[in-house]
Amino acid sequence: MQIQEKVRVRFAPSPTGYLHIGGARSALFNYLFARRWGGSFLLRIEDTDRTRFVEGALNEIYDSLRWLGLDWDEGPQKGGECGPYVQSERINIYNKRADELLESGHAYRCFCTPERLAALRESQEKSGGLTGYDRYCRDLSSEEIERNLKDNVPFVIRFKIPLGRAVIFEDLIRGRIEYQSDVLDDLVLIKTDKFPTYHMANVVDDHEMKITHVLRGDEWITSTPRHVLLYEAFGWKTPAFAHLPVILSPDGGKLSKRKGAASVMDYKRGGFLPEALFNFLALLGWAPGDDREKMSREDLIAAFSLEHVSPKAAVLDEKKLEWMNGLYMAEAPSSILIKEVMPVWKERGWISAGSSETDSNLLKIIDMMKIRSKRVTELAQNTSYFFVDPAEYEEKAVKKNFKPQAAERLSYLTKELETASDFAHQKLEELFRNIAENQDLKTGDLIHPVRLAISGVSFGPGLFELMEALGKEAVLRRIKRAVEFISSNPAG
RNA sequence: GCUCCUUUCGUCUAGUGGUUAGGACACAAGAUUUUCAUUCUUGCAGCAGGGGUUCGAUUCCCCUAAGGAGUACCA
Repeated sequence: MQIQEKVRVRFAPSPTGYLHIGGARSALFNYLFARRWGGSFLLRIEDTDRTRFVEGALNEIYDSLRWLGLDWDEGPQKGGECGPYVQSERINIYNKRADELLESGHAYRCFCTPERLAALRESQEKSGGLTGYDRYCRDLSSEEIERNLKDNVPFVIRFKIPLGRAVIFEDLIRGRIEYQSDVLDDLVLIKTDKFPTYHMANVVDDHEMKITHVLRGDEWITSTPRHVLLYEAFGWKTPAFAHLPVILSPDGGKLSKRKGAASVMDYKRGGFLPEALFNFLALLGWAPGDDREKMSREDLIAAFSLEHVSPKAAVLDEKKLEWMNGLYMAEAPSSILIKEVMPVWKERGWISAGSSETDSNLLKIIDMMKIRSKRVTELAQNTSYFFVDPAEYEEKAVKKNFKPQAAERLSYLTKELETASDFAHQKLEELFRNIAENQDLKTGDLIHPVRLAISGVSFGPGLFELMEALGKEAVLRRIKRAVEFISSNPAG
């Protein structure tokens, strides 16, 4: 696809809660598309339902987008030529536009009470046919309208759907979609409280903000024919539409807090890196068309195209996310990772509150452990033995590595280490290899018991690096303790 | 109920009117590594079903099934 015009896209969340991962993916695709074509990515807040406003939601949305690196070119906190970008500050615009529709005969006032509407729906559901407004007020006489107005009967403004027509639009992902206008009901444009509905505000804003491509979740697909008709009634050009598939949880249902994680911040708290989530999300429902998977932001922007967006809902595979996060962890600068890890260390009392993020010993720990961690949280937790002596020894490893002769070897080793003046890992390795040779042992016969003695577990970073990081004093103390342990548990 | 959307390994996906249907995650086995992780090799596993069209359909069309969305003075 070649795009001539100046691309303008938007992400338009409602401040009704946290930023859901599905919303983040929509934002991401908008961002990628805008950057790919050198266009603009706008953020617009759709807060026209005053009853659903959630305190703090807005900030969480901003924080989530920024954390993922989805910076908007125009929008709240940023400004732009088409502002304000918060719909509750644009009420007059929508009312003015609704009046235009009233005048041109494309809309009408509806005085039906909520009670009548409820009863109507109930009977429709019972008869099992079409649901929706029965267009009762569509052809009220001007006398009736005047009388209601004079009596201050509350009203909404409804769109007069043109009947008996096919509404056709081209979805960039799904192709041609056709609806019969008769199945569309006369939707409300302006509510009794003069606030616009989503449909009204959305169409007016997308036009006023010169949006060229509407990329949104596919729950909007059935609203699109109504929007197309609205653009038509206004005499406006419709933007291009692309409806993005939803993201599902492994059980096939919606992603929710209960099933683990649903919001962007859940993933941040879960120990995922923003670059990894960015990369992973881009590949959920889209593929570059070749075999690449780990792609930088620049790669993704350069390769992004709507043609390769899948129309199919995608299950979020957390295992694969973890794998990808592991790749990003391994190459992340330790100076960045330490900022996430330090608070956990401090909280556990492993380091003092005054410890510095530039402490080279602490950075070395991160260096050693980041390549074997899939999440930041895992990295923070799996480092306990760098700070505190092991409280117990891994049972299986004890059976294997703490046999009686191991005690002798460890004791002997202790003597050698006590005289060691240099605890650099190269020297330690040299020492171990020499001892093994002299004693006619395999180096592993020394390495495995020592590892268990000083870390309590049978896996971890290279033993000599580990010893160097711990320092002579701690190593000797832990080995001596292990010797005592073996002696008092002779069965091993 | 009605309207619309969707369907390639368990999962994310590539792909074509004629391919041994490719890759990745996961899983399994092996190699490397002092352990773990990494890395490498190999294996396992898929075109929802039924009709057409065609010399030939996973690919095009229709039907069915399954899943999803919408059906508000919510977005």
